[in-house]
Parts: sequence; structure tokens; C-alpha cells
Amino acid sequence: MLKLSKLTDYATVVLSLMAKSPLNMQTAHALSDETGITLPTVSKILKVLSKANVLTSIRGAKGGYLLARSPDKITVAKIISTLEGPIALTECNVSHKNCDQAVGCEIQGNWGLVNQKIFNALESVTLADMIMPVKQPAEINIPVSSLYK
Amino acid sequence: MLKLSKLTDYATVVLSLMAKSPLNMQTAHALSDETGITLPTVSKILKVLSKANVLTSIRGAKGGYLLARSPDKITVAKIISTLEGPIALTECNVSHKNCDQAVGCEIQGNWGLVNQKIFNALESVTLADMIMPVKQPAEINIPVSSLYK
DNA sequence: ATTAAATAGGACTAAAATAGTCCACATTAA
DNA sequence: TTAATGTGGACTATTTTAGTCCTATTTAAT
Repeated sequence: MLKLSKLTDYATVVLSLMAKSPLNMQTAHALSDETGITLPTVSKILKVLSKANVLTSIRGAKGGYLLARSPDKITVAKIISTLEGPIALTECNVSHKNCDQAVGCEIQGNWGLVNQKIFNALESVTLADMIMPVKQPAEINIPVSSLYK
Repeated sequence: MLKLSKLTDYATVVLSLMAKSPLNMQTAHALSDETGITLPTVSKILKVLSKANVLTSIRGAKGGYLLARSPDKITVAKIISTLEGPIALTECNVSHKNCDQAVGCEIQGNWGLVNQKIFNALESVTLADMIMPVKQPAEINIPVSSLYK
């Protein structure tokens, strides 16, 4: 279903929570309690986000995590690529190394077009947008059926 | 990496080939030969596409498959949703049934926004676009590094 | 009728990716 | 020195995906 991994989903949950009080340092333990995600899993995610400089970590007792930038500077594209690697629909968008599809490769460039559109979409939404109260313009309320179109 | 399944990728390869001679009926066997994808796998994909009315099938000897519509009427969104189910980044976009995330759910509506943008991107590209000779405008040639941004 | 060439449907297995847990270590405040 | 905390990485279990195969049905040709 072209879906995000659970870890990415968890990451947005954790980051959204942190974005609501961006100056407030929080421990992995506290974030686990607040989100209901188990500690080992939250911890794993925080480590990855920290390494990618989405979060800043402070070690030792009284340590914890902080957003490294303001919520409007953290894009959904960044969150996804941190947890899942590059945003690329097909292998060809990442590397041509293993391409042995005689016919398929002709369309590689056009996957690039699709890919660019997806990337732009993900780049245009930030954490700040994610935590905005949901006052959706009509266009957003798409019936589930249309997703199958 | 937010990637498509191999089956979806194969499907675009097969459909692109068929789109180049849209009136030409082809058997699973021929398509396997032409694409290099094994017969059982091509066959599986053709069955799914046929059931979703992307292809029309003709049974019996001298049978085969045909595009059910002209290539410019078959969108990438349709191909992906046929092979992978609804285009939805998170479970919440499909069903709220199993949602037990106390905090997470508040952002559901905003995933909807992201999701809609992705859907629009995929809906805007057709099979006809996919088989166009690759004369890419500059904007499409994005450096791989930017995908990691 | 019979046969051969096709698609249809679905069961099954194998392989790969993902999720989740855990442990030993490093850092720092009290 | 101890307790609280992040770091790094190994490991296992689970789930998903890919791939294959078997049996049934349909139809053209002979």
C-alpha cells in the first residue's frame, strides 16, 4: 500500500509530541510513557533521529532529547528519509548497479518524474503542519474509495 | 525507502511494453519472453491487472491480454493501488479500527494532507507519460544526494 | 470429440525486510 | 560512587513479499 514503516509512524508520533513544547527536554522514558510505545522501541527511534541531527541529545543523568530545529524547519521528507533511507520508489532511483531489465530501464527517467513529485509533496509538509489542529479544507476529506481508484 | 514492491515495478514494465502497441494482444508467455520476467510471475501480475480491469483478457487458445483503456487513461496511481492496495501512507488512512495510539491519532488528519498530495502526484502521471522518450526538463535530474536531505 | 494453447484461482514455500528486544558500554549529575 | 541517562550494536521473532506450482476452465483448430 506504499506505506511507511511502523518505525517512521512512531517517529512522527514522538516528534509531534516534542514539537508541542519544543524547548522542553524529554527523556526516552518519558516519551515512552506519553506515547505508549515501548521503551526499547522509542529508544531505538530516538537514537536514529539524533544521529541524523533531527534531535539533539544530552547524555548522562538529567539528560534527554530536544528538537534540533524548530518544528517548521523539520520536513516530513527528512523524517521519512532518516528512518527509511532515500525517498525513491524504485531501485533505479537510487542506483543503476543491478539494473538488468532489458525493457524496463527505458522508463527509468519517467519514474524519476513521479519520484520528484512525491519528494516535493513530502518536502512541503513540516512537523509544524503536522501538529496544527485539524481544520481541513474540503479537498482533504477524500473518500477512502478514491484511494483505490 | 518508501518503495514500490517488485511486483508493481514489474507491472509497469509489462504495461509499458503493452502500451507501445496498445491494439496488439499478447500472451503471458510472449510478455515473459520480451521482458525477461519469469512466466509464473508475469502470469500472476497479469491476472491481478485483469481482475482490476486494467487489462482485458481473452481466454482459450489464441487468447491473451489487451490494455482495457488507452495508455493515457491508465494512471500510475491505478497501477500501484491495483498491485499494493490503497495508496495510504499510514494504516489510519485506510481504517481507524486498530488505532490505539493515544497521542498519535491527533495527527491523523495531517497525514491525510500528505497522503492527498502523494495521491495527486501519482494520479497525474499515466502510462502514456511513462513510455514517452525521456527528454527530461532540468528539474527532473535531481542529484541522488538530495533524496536524503 | 479430442487436443493444445491459453487464462483463472488459489495454495504453498522460500526469501527478505521489518519490528522488537536486549546487553554491555559511556556519560554526567548528585 | 551511584543512579539515571544516552550509544552502539547484536540478535531474534514476526511479518511481508516474492516466487512457484497445481488444478480447473475456456476456446480454437483439427
